Amino acid sequence: MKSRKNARPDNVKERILEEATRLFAENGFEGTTIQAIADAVGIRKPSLIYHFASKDALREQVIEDLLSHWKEEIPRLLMAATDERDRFASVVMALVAFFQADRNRARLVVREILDRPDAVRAMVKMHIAPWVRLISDYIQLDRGRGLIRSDVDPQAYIVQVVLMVLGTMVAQEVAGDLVEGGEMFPGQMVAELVRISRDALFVEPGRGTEGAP
Amino acid sequence: MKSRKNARPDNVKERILEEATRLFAENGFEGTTIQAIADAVGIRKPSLIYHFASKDALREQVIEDLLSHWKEEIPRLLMAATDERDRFASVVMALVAFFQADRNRARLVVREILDRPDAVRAMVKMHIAPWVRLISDYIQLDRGRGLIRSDVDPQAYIVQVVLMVLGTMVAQEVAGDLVEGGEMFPGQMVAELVRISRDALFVEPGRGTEGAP
DNA sequence: CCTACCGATCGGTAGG
DNA sequence: CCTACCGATCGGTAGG
Repeated sequence: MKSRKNARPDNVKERILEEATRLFAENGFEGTTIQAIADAVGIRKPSLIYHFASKDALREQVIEDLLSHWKEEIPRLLMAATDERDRFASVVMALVAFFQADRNRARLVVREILDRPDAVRAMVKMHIAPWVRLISDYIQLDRGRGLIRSDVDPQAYIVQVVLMVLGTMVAQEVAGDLVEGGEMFPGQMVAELVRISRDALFVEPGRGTEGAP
Repeated sequence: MKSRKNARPDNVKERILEEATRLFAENGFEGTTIQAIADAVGIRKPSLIYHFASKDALREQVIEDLLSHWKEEIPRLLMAATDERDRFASVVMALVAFFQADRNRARLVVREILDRPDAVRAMVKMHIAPWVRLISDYIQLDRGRGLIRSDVDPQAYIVQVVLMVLGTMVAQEVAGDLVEGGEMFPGQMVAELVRISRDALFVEPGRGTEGAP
């Protein structure tokens, strides 16, 4: 048995990734020095460079980890299906939960969109676009059955819902004063986002359908 | 008459602000060096520091200019009123137009939210919150007249619409592959955002109102 | 995983 | 608005 100073001895690499994720999300990539990351982990700068050859390599790994988390989670949250109307709400809520589980995720995504649009574009095309098309197909199917408003643009609709989710997470601290409650802000914003998504998608119940002619 | 080298001689200060705005929006504050700004303007670093005492002072001025532009524009775009339903659409379109007029504006706002939430919070409280309350009051008035869905949370609703507008501007280059068209992306996203905002706000026409009992 | 160290660049100053 | 210059810090290397 070797004696050790730190509470968590082995997984230094993991801890570097954790702290880097947090600091990149909070201060941005350019706003974060590898020195600051090393300090947060409790090691020296060259030791960090031993684990990740460069600051850019570290960024790449942080993003890749986020993406692989996504790739696990998306199928899971899409399977949260019950009937058409509540499958919908549960998917939106699961999306919210995914980002709320670690508030840094949304910040990191938005920062990457701003800093490296081309890299994000490639990732989106490969890993996200197929899911958007899938959900879009489901929406179009339900539209054929008269459940969905006829003027919905399914793909643009999905993107707008995601933008509301990301925006709600990022703006959390900023928009608190806009909504009366103040402290109850996140819940209020999430509730309204679910309502907007629902009312903008579905035909009013008891209208149009209902085995008419 | 003095002879001059540059096309624009006098307004060096303005040109510094222009280039700083562009570079802060594109690369972030930490990702932009005053050297890069000076190069873009065509002057030396110490000359820039003569006009703006520090990099932080420059940032402050950039943000203040953006804000004062807002304070001029908001009343203008709120006055774009016709009847209740189209006043609404024209306000949303004017909001879109404001950000589309200079694509850097949206990026800059989102970056500030990420980098300095506290500073933005204070600005929002002072300069934006009153307008949100005003519009919210209008919505509540129209709700009393049965034009508006009864479960709308007016303030949260307004914030969500703004989040969609900002998100649409920022995600423009990234989400192009998500929507089939590709090139016609911005228009498609804006159209869907207007539709969502409208359908999520108003009661279906010919329902509930219509001078019934 | 560390000590010792490097060239380049950072924001900014002195002084004109 | 410029030349000349500064201390501090940047990401990263050498060598153990």
